[in-house]
Amino acid sequence: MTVTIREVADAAGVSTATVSRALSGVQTVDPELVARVRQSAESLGYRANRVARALRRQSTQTVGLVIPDITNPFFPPVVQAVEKELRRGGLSLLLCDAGDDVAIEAELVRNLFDHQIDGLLISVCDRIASKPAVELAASRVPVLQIDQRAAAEVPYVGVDQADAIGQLLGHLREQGCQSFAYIGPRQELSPATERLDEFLAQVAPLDSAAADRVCLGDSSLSWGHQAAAKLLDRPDRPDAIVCAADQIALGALRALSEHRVKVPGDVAVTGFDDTVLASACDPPLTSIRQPLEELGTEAVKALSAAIEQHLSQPRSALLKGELIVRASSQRK
Amino acid sequence: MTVTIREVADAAGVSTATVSRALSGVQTVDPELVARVRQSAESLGYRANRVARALRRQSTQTVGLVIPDITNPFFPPVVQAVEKELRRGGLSLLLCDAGDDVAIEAELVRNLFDHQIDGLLISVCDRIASKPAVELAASRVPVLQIDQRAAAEVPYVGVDQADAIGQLLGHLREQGCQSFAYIGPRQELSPATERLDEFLAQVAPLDSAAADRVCLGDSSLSWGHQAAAKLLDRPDRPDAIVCAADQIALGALRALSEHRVKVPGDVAVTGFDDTVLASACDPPLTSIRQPLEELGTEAVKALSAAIEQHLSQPRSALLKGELIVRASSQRK
DNA sequence: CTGAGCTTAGAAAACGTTTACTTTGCGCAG
DNA sequence: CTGCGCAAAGTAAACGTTTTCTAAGCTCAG
Repeated sequence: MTVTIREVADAAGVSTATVSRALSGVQTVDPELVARVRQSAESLGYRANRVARALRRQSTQTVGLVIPDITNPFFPPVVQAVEKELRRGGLSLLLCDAGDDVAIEAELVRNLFDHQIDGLLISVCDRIASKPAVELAASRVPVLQIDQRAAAEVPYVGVDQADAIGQLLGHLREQGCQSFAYIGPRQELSPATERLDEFLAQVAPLDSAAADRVCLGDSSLSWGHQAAAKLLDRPDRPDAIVCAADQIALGALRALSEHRVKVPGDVAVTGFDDTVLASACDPPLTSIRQPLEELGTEAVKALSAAIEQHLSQPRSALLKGELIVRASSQRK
Repeated sequence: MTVTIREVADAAGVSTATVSRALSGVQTVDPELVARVRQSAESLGYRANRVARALRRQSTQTVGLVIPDITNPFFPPVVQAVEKELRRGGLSLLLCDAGDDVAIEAELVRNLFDHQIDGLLISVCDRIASKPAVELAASRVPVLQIDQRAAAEVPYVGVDQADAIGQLLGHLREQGCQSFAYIGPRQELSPATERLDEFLAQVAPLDSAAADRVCLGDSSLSWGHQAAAKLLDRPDRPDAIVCAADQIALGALRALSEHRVKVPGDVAVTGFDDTVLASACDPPLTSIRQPLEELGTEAVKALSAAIEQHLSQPRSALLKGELIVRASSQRK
């Protein structure tokens, strides 16, 4: 049914070795033969069987991508960029969704090894529990953690949370805000904990009471609503609320509106991630746009460099988010 | 480095053939030997090389999924369900994003064949131009089109648009609406054209003037805004606006609010797809929830049945959407 | 003129499995 | 007791490439 290198060789009147060499151009072959081989391959519609090639070369030109949950809007742009950049380098993508389950994640990694992947990109489910899987993987092929990491010694591509928090606080201060609150998830994922840690570290010099106005729950709209309502009841009501996700901020906006608190007049609100919600809601939300495509692209570049150069460790990278200022924080 | 079947055979003191048979259980092997082989495999941490297996078996246990754009929120739930259901059957997923480009799409399909995929799921970029690629694919392996189709004779899994439009119109009529408008994309993708065709067919008996109130542009918020504004200027202002996407409906809501038209009091508005926007906007939007997970699951079931039974054509399926009634259309 | 060295292409091995084929040994019927 | 048939395990071929090894032919220096 499908045409093999043998048939091309017969058609061109040469050996299979010559066909392989002529097509790959790895060794000098008589130009006249190359032309004949090309011609035969073309007219027969020959396409090399990548499975056979992979078995012989011991390299599948395939990388695995494991993510916790593709319906999390963070991931699609990353996945898209990863796939595109891989294709540019002739690599293919085996995508796995762990469903936020560490056991499944570990099984997926094993399964990817059965497929003899050349490298692995992973955004882990759990900062702690995912560590063994990541370390095991890193002992076999180049591995790069994306956004959420579990193993400190395994390379990592992510967003500079310190810088992002810095941009937010700087902007809010410029707008005249003086007392700050933070609403975020309790969940112990690495970027979220970094965000909180950085908020605490950077807000301290601006507002010594801010640490008391930290509300930890989850990343839902309803938690944002609930936490904001609680903040409004306090005697030391803040004039800026930094939310760790747009969903949270949306909930906060709703609570504020119910309490007849003006945004941004009385309280400035900021989100995080710059999802479609940020521009769709009322007032539109100041947020941090994370460079998701760049994250994917950079991850692939680093990983494929490592694969090509037979390095066991790809290079790490930290990218900067971008502050998108909208009405919810503009008091001037 | 990695342990092969040879080493397991040596450890168990049998031939590689026996190891293969013992582990796969395809032929009767002395139970005592099976135990010994299992034991050796276990203790060496043997995992079969899927590349070698694929070459020999002429089956990779891998299927390709080609979609136009994964950042379209329609797809992540489908992809997730596909991947999960594939895994249940021991299959793996090669994901490709065509970036809405037919040429890339065709190249992706060819590339997937180089990978010797056992089957293909595809949601095409273009109703017309994608046809050759789909047909070529279908001549090689079982192919199933998802949601957007290009080749009528190739099996298809999608959502019953006639039923969805029927549900919407039925609901609006119950709410007392009498004059209908439609805002949708001009873009010629199959579900969109079906939606429009069904709207026209089903609205005719209810409102003979509705065909004049069809506005075709794209799927953006701004088009929804623009089209709704135009509808309001007309003497025969409708009391129900059916939008082919939530984004469009959101734009329409905004235009209506600017014109001080009450929703749903003066005009009922409905969206489509039940994205996060539908529940987040004000008023919350009545919409059609498409069974995205089910779409992915059903597609995989049909495809893997075809693969297992060596049928060239998987079965087609048409699933029903669900009307989600929210404030934007509730007049009673 | 010979042979060392190089280039080119074919022959064959190798990648790690599965499976067709062969062999061995055993049970049982004639 | 012989031999037929069957089950179970081993041997080797096969999957489609790439690459090592080998051989042949040519160049050119001594």
